[in-house]
Amino acid sequence: MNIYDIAKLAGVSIATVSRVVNDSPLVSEKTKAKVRKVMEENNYTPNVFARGLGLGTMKTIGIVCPDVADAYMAQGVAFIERNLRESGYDCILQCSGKNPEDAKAAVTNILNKKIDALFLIGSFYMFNGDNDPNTDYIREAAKNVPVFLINGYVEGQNIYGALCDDKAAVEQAVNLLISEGRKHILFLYNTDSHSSRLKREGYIEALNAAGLPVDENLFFFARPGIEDVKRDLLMTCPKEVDGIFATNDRLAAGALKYARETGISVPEDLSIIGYDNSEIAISCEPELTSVDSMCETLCRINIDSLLGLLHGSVPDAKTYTKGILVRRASTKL
Amino acid sequence: MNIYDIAKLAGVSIATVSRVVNDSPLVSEKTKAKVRKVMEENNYTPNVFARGLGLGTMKTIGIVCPDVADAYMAQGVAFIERNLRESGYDCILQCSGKNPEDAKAAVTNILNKKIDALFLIGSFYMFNGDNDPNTDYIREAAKNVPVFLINGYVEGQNIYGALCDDKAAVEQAVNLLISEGRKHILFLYNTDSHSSRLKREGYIEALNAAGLPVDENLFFFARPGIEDVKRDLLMTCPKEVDGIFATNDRLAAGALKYARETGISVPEDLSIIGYDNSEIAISCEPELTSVDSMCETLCRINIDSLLGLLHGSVPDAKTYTKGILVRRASTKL
DNA sequence: CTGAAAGCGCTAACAC
DNA sequence: GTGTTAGCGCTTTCAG
Repeated sequence: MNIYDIAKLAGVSIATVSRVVNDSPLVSEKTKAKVRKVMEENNYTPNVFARGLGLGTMKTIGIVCPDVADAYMAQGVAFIERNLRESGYDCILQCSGKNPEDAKAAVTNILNKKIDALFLIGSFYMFNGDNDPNTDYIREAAKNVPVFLINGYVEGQNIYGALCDDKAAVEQAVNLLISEGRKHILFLYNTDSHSSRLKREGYIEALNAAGLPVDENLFFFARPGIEDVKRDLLMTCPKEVDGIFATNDRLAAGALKYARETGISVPEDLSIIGYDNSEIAISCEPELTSVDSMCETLCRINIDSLLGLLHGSVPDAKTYTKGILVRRASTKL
Repeated sequence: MNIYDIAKLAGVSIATVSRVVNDSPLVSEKTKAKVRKVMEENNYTPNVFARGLGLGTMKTIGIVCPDVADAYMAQGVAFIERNLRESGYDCILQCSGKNPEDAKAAVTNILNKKIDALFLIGSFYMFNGDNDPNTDYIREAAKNVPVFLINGYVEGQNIYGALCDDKAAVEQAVNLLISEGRKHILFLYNTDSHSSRLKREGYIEALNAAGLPVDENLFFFARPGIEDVKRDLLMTCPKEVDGIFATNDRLAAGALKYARETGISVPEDLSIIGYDNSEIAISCEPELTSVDSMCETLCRINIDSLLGLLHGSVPDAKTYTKGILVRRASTKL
């Protein structure tokens, strides 16, 4: 059932049918009604490919993220999907994994789908930062469609970022530990992403500001996975540690397991702070103090202005959030 | 830059360019090389809309799920996306929410995108079961494209389901509680989905088999959210309860919080079992015994046979998994 | 207000 | 092996 069939059945030309489909004001209400009736009776829907070919767009947006199975990213994907769908956009999702080459390939691939905008979820895509030449692929992509980085930013035309000031957020978190009197604070991490580096900077800054020494031995790289983290800490966690800042809740949960296994009580003898404010943080016992970044970031995204962009106007290139420290029982309240 | 431009630059016809793009054996290696060179120099990629219009497909599959932000579903989405992408399919994702009308609308909408197959994630889409007339929308959809239900099944041509035998899995779980000597086992739930009903059946079956009474007061409906569950239980949990089966880990985590708040020790005085075997289960203290269903279900999906379907052959209509009971410290080991 | 007709860029018969 | 050409189904001038 195509536009010709409808035209024939309704006794009008295809041009008129097309106009009705697009609700053009140039058609009399009478013919509109007539044509609509025929369309409904045959439950006709226009062919999206033909439409796409003519208009150059199918009203889809592309979302690329390292892995939707990760709660943090899923949250971002869900947010974008929900909001853009409300405005009639469909979403093509692509999980790229965490290899830079794969990231570039994913972007190239999804651009071929002639999407109307590209969303990259997570700081991973900015690699080593705003001006890392490796992020040229983003600038390249932005020549075709507006690119929105969720929790990321790179310099360039037609590129927009909404992100959490990870450095400041971590400073805040580590300051809390320091204010509790912690002297040997472990920095627990498991990736070398840009975001991870910012967190490290925040950690160092806070120590410096408090006049505490920055001890190389207090940077602890652990394998991912709660159980793994526990084991890694059991093996080599310096005994003097009395505070832990973890770059995500999973790591923090592992630290908690470690503490329990060794009989260290939290928060009395050891304070622990996580990051992401995920369900893990609330499941733990004691519950984890954690930094909420994604949720905060998403709240600040002005969807209207993004849509404005898709329709002509321009949003702020860079939206910053501070990240909120949610205090719970894993630190002294 | 379109096929005409490339043809002109390469000094061949558009048919030849098309053949090269599709790697037809009917072109000499020489011209292939020549054309490829021009394509690369101009980094030409064929227009997917035009292609779709001609072929009637753009090699995309549709995934509909209630909410990707839910870890359980995200796991399913990630699995489908990854595997189908390996075979060159792109994924259109749509989160439908948990309203039946919205579910139908989502399916209708995504079908308009002329996807090559539809995946529905979660038992929600089967409403009250295989033969619920409300699931006609699935049979309707299946007239256009093969429909795959992940953790669901409805009767019908061109419909394929992979699912966990929730009833058997819960029986197994409740049997464990009974074998520990628990006499007053709470059934903790928060939805009335089909899957939830199956779990309830499994619970009842296990009690019956053990000659234990089925007590109406032991069916406990809680609000979602760990904190909410705790509060709800604090208000009205029957005092004699010595075992809890929860239909998901979030609820189980809430039960654990409740136990801690009231000084009930787990698993000594109260055993708790969750469902989904999520990260929550491992974050809890003590860690939750839980049923792994999705992961098991996904493992059983024979992607090759699904792809076979997309290319002609036919997979099993229904693939059953048992669900694995992963025992941890929230029950006596 | 409505219709005729020219694309949009590609695939696949069909010729050569 | 390669080229010609007729669609695929829709949008959009341009006439009327």
